[in-house]
Formats: sequence, structure tokens, C-alpha cells
Amino acid sequence: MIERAKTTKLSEASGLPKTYDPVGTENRWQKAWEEKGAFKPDPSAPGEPFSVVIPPPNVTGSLHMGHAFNTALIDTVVRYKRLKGNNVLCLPGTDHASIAVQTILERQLKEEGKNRRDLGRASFLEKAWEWKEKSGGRIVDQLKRLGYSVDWSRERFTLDEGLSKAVSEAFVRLHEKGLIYRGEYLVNWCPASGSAVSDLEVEMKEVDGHLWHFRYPLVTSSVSSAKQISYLEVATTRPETMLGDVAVAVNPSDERYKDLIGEKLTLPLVGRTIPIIGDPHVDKDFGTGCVKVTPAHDPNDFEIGQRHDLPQITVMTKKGTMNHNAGQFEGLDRFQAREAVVDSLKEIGLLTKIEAYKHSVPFSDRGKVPVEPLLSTQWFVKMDPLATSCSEFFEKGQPKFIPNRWSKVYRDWLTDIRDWCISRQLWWGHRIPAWFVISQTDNKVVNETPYIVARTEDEAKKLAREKYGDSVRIEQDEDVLDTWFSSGLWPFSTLGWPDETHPDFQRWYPTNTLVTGFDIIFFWVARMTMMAGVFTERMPFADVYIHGLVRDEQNRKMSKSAGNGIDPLLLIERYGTDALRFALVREVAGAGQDIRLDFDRKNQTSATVEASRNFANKLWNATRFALINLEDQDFTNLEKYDSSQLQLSDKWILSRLARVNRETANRYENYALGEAAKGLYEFAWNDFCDWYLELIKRRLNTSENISPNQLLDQKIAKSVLYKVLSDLLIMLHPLMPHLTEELWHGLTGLDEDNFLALQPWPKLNEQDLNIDLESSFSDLLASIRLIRNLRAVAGLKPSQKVPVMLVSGKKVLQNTLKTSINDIAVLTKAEEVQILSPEQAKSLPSMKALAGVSGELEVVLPIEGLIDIASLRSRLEKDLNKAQKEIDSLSGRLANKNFVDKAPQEVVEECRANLTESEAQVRLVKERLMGLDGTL
RNA sequence: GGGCGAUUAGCUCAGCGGUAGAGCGCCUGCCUUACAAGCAGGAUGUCCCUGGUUCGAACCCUGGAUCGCCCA
Repeated sequence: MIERAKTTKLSEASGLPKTYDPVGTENRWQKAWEEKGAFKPDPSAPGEPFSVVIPPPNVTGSLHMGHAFNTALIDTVVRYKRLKGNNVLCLPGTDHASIAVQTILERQLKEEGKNRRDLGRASFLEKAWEWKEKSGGRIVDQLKRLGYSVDWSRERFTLDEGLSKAVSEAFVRLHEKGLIYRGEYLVNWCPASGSAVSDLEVEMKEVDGHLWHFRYPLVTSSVSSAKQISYLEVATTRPETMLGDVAVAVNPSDERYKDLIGEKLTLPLVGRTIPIIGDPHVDKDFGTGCVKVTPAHDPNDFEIGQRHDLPQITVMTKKGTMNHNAGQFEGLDRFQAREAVVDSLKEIGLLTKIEAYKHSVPFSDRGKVPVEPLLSTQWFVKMDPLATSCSEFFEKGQPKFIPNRWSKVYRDWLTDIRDWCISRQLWWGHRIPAWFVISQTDNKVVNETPYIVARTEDEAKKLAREKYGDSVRIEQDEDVLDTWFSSGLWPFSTLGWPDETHPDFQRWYPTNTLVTGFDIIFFWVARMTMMAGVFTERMPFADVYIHGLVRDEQNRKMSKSAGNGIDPLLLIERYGTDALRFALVREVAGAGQDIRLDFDRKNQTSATVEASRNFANKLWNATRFALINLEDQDFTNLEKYDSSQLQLSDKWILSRLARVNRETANRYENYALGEAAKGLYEFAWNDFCDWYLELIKRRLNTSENISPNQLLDQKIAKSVLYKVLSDLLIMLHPLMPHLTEELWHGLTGLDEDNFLALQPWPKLNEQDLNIDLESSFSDLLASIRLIRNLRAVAGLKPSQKVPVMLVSGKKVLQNTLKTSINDIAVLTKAEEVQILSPEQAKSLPSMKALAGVSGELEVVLPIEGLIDIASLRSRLEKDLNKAQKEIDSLSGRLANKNFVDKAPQEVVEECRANLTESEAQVRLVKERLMGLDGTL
């Protein structure tokens, strides 16, 4: 820990450890932020409002890399906005995950040999809450370890009282608007969880199956006798459903069968007589061209059934076993029944063919078993009107998707959408606010039982009495709502809705940005826009920033079942939260794309995260350097110095700083977070540490007998150092919040409650921007590199000082070099540096020297005895070669009349300038080669 | 079947019309008093293939290949 607060003495900083130890620091700041309510905004505080609700992790979960990634991105945006002075609310919470929680609890019960019915609804829910407190608390603690700058005092849970109220309100209002209905339809039944699930919770998987062909005999052969047909052959992937067949369909234009339409068949094994019907949806070319129709067990058949007014015969139970309609097969599991049906058909000679066949089978996302399309009475939300409203907003560009290509995914889904089955045959969740008037139907709930939708039981009773008299008996629907129903309300239910006068709602709704993975655009994003459209008449967020998935080192999707997840907490303990966050954000430059996180499973290390940890350490040490050098002087007020008093390197780093400030703000603003991270990394490491800090060491080290001018220069260097470092820490703060908070406190000595997280974004000094100066400076840096390169080529010991001559006819460069002559000397270990014009150089006595050329600059190290002629020659030849190639290419382009005529003037000019430079270089290199031993 | 994305250095990825970039890894030399989690120097590419547009293509357009995802 850096000494800070009131007792800070910067001079003590030299006692800092050489390496940054993140874990303690991070915990300390997380605690401090939370205790002081740093991220708890006041709705009445000034500042443009900015709000984000986090995608609520579900309470069954533990922190995985997806959370870490999502958090890193959201928190970066949110912290940036806070620095920018917005009144920021970032609201956290969790969702109740009906199916997941219930599955876990029922599994536990099963181990005790019980089921939920044994327990009863009330005690089951009691258990569920107990379990939620434990598990939900864990994920919240884990989120805190990420340094999430959310307001924990506003943490919400989808089953909270307030949010539950929002759910009933939403249900009632949708029902009033005629957007909710109840009815018997084919739904996706998940036998594992014993509940209906929505279309979205079904995943199609390709499986290797079979196509069984079998024959249904014709009852009559009057018409068909001419063709001598006595049966129709059908092909199916699901033989067991034939027990529920009610027809066979053929295409009415199919020459083979069209005359048979209206005839009857005998359904084997069952003996039922079923009609042959004509339906244009039948594909003549698929299989035999005859389709068995099972309306109660197949969505397509269901539609055919509706069109032809066919009965629906359900042959399975909700557990996935055969029911009494299956006759001899009753009681068998659906997959056993399949085999049994096939065997039976084979026995009676009706099975004609078994083909291997790859086909798509719907699986339940949660239960991981094939879902069964099953007729059942459920609650649905009518999607068309909701989707239409969203489409209207979409036409106006709301919400805006980043990257834009996801907007098409969203729109396409809205335009072809089926009604949403929202009831779940579960207990854990929001119980459907509908009461059956059972006294009307013999005290039982049947499809015909009337119902009352109300906000509370009392309200329902009152309504029931009004309508059915005082002796009415009502009973609430057993089922709960799809978890996504409540998640769909999240952006406004968390802000106080349905109380639209709630200060939070007033201040922060609609929210500004939603950051989430592309995998839940339909599940969540679209549901939120639909709910918001109908209840708030606005889109719930302005921007939707879509990110990809974190994949493992082999580019596989991380999943619990594959066991290939990389534990974020492990990486956090090893490298620190900031390192993990920075690594994740840095990888994400191509927004919306998956990122791959490298991970060595044997050693449990990640080179990517390690690189970010090293960066953190670099910043730690840069600050340590600053603290060692910034003593008790006045160094915080850079403005008091006149620009003419600043050195070239000061102006250069300030120009770079201003540029980075502008670029970084733009990047944060436009969700180019990866670029922001990379830009800051480069600036901090290359410009600031490698060059600027090295350059000012000379100025800071002057100690004895310091002249007033030197003292002034030293103060300026310190002021610039302080300015650049403190600005840099602020700009990096959204990406590495803990480290920067720690370092900033150490640097400024401000007390603990004065958080960096709440500082203003550094002011951009436009007047510092100087592109010409930056360009001159990079020439200077190139010169220094060239000298160092020559020294390396010559194999000089680092400690060995040699004289350096720099020769150039270019006036600007000469000046730059002259003003920086001391810097060059220090950075190249030069004994003495001379800047010469070509004329001056010519007048010197010729000698064998170490020499190199870069553009129009010639570097000469007159150290005859030390030269390795061979390696120098090879170096020069390489330069010559490169420059010659350059000349060929450039002169080729310039010789092309089309290029000179059509290309923009400045491009042609640049080309000419480059050619001149390359020619000069070739000339100089040749001279040098000649000088080496008189040959080329 | 419809749609989307990816293909650039050994690896992971930027760049998206004007002379190919970063990090990691690799090679050489350095414990230079902020940092060896470091410093200095260095090597490395038919920018998937194919036509085309253009003075000029990694970048735009045809067509194709391979890998991956979404929807039906």
C-alpha cells in the first residue's frame, strides 16, 4: 500500500516494493468505494443523467468468464461517463432463473427420496429462498471482486417485492389490452423439467437418426384398383407418433396420389380409419410423398390439422411416456415405444425400409433432453402488436446497435415472430396473477373454467363476487411465469416502475446503454424493447452494445458441461482484477466478435492476462519513479510556465498527451474500448515510459550547484511528469480502476475519500497539439535508434562511450538535433555529439568509421579500431538494398502518367519527396561503402 | 434452404483505398540507482484463392474455398 491520506510523504515512496501486488489493493478499494457510497448517485444531483442496468446474472450461477467480460465492458463505459461528469447510475441485480433453481432443488429432494409435491408449495418455496440467499449471495460477492462500480444499495432481484409488483402489473395490463390469452396449443414440452418452455429455449440439434418407411393399408380399393394400389407408404423419423395419426396427407398436384384424396386408410396397430387428405404444403419429393399427420405431436401436422379440421390425439403423458391412447404401448417411455412400434410393424410386415437419416431434433436448453411437442393449455403473449411497435421505433433508429450488423438480426426476428408461451409448470417464480372461478366448473380447473386476472387475490375476489355472487370460489393458477417475462421489465421495474413518479425512474429512464452478448438478443434485448414499448412508450435504452463470447484457448465455447471454463477468480488471484479486465477489453477491438482467451491449463497461466499484469506493474513503477523524484516542491501547476521555457521533449509529450486524451475520449464514447485500451497502453509504455521518463532523468538528476536555469528546467520537468502521469491514470481508470485509484492517491496525496473514480476527465489542451513538432521529434527518436543500432552492430559494450557525429543537410532536422544534443548524448552513451552539415563533414579528414544512414541523416561513429567491417558492410548493404527497392517502386509510380495525373496532389508530392530522400540515402550509403575499403 | 461472421508474422489479433502493424513467442546483448513482471537492438508475411473496378487493392465489387455462428 502506498502511504497516502493526510500523512503522505512522497519522499517515502522510494520504499515502495518493486512489484505491484494487486490482491490487497483491490480488496481495499472495493471496500472503500462501497463503504463511502462512491457509486451511489443522487437523482437530484447535477450532471447529465447516464444509466445502465446490468444483465442480471442468475442466482444459480457462479462467476464465469462471460460475466467478467461483460462487466469489464460495462464498467469501462460507466466509469468513463462518471469521469465525464455525468450523473451515473449503474444498477446491479440478479434474476431468479425458474427452471435452473427448480431443477437443482428437485434433484436435492430426489436424493432424499422426495419430490416437490410431498413438500407442498409453501415449504418448497421456503427451501428455494434459503437456497437463493446462499447462492445468490455468492455471485454478488464475486461480482464485487471485479470492481464493478454499481450502486449496491439499489441492487434488485427479479422476485423482490417491487419487481414482483411490476410483473403482476405488467401481466394485468397486457391482459387488459388483449395481449395475453390462454388456450390449448402445441407447446414445447420439456419432460425433464416437467414444464412448457418457449420456442427460444429450444435448440435444434443435428442427430443421426433413421427414416422408417411403413405402409398404411387402404380401406377401400375401388378407386385405386385401376392402379392396383392397396396401401400408402409413409416415412417418419418418429414412428411412435403414428399411434396418434389422424390422416395421411399428399400434395394435391401429385399425380401418383391425387386421385386417392378422400379415400380411407387403416392405421396399423391402432385400427383407426383415417382419411387421405390433400395439402399443398406436402413436399412431393421428400420421402414417399405421403406424410402421416399427427396434430398432437408435430407443429407442422398441427397446422395441417387446423386447416383440415382434424382431431388431435395425444398419445403421450407429460412425463414423456405413452398414455392410454397408445393402446398396447401405454406406459412405455417414448423412446422404448419407438422401438416397440417399429418391431410390431415389422412383425406384421408393414415395415418396408429403414434409412439412415440425419435430422434436426429440438432439445430443451435447460433439460438437455429432446422436447416433446405436446398439446397443452398455456398462457401466451401476442407478439405481433408488440413487435410492430418495436419495428416502428426501429425505423427511427431506436435502439442503436453497436456494431450495427446486429440490428438486422434483431429486426428480422421481430418481423417473423410467434406468440410467446409464458406459463411454466413450476413453483419458483412469479405465480400467474389469474384466478380460476372454479365454482363455475364443478370446483375443478378445466379449459372452460372462467378466470379473473387481477393484481392481488383480494382484487380477484372482489371482481369474482361482483360477477359471480358471494358464494363464488376462486383458485389461483398454479403456474409461474417465464423468467424472461420479469427480465423483460428489468430496465424500468428496477427503477421503480409502475410508479412512474419514482425519482429514479424520472431521472434515469430510459437508460442509455445496454451491454450484453449477442446470444441473448432475442431472449432479453427484444423482450425488453417489446415490454418497454408497450408500458413506457419508449425504447428502454438508446444504445445496445453487443459483444461476443469468451472462448477457450482452443476456440471452443466455454460451457459447464464441457468443463472447459476458465475460472476468472483464479486469474484474478494470480494476476489481479485489473489485469484480467484490461486483457479482456484489449482483446475486443473488433466489437461484437468472440474473443479467445489463451490459457495454459497445466500451469493455470494466461500469457494474455500476464501481459496486462506486466503493464500494471509498469505503471506501478512509473509512478514509483515519479514519487521518488517529486519531492516537496511545487510541481502541480504547469500552467504558470511559458511554452518557450519548455523543452522539446516536454512539448512533445504534452502534444501526445493531448492527442491521446482526444482519441481515448472518442474511443470510450464510441464503444471502441479495445482501441482505447491499446492506445493508452502504447502511450503509457512507449511514449511516456520508454522515452519521456528516460529523457527527463538527466534533468532530474542535476543536484549539486544547480543553476537557477537548471532549477527552473527541473521544476518544469517535474510539472510535466506530474501532469502526464496524473492525466494518464485518470484516462486508464475505467480500464484498471483499482491500480489507478491506488497510484493516483499516492501521487496526489489526497485523502482516501477523494476518489479518482469521481474526478473529472482531464481537460484537453488543444494548444498543446502540435503535429509538426511530433514529427520532428520522431525524427530525433529515429536518429537515436540508428545510433543504438550501430553500436549494437559494432558490438560495443553498453558502458563504452564513443563520440557521435550526425550529418544532415536538412535544416529542420539539424535544428531538432541541436536542441536535443544533450538528450542524444545520454540516450546513446555518446562521449560527445557533433551536429554537422554535409560540407563540414566533407572537410574532416577521411577515416574508417562506423556509419549508417537513415533518410537524409548520416550517423558516424569515428571509432576506427573497433569496427567489425564485415557486419557493418552487411548492414549497409541491407540499407542500400532496401532504399534501392524503394526507389524502384517510387520512380515506377511517378513514371506512370496516370498516377501523376489522377492521384491526389499531396500523394504525388509525398511520393516525390520520398524518392528524393531515398536517392539521397542511396548516395550516402554508397559513399560509406566506398569509404569502408574502397569498393562497393 | 436463408442470413451473418472469420481467413493478415510461429500464436492471438488490429488495420479496411496511398510504401504491411501490435502483443506474446523467437534471436543477440544488458542486473544502466522506476520496473529482469525490465532495458536496448534484431529477424519474421504469395495480407485464403480467383477474376474485376482503380493511377493505385489486405482494404471496394464478381465468383469460389475453408472454418464458425444464427434462423428455418
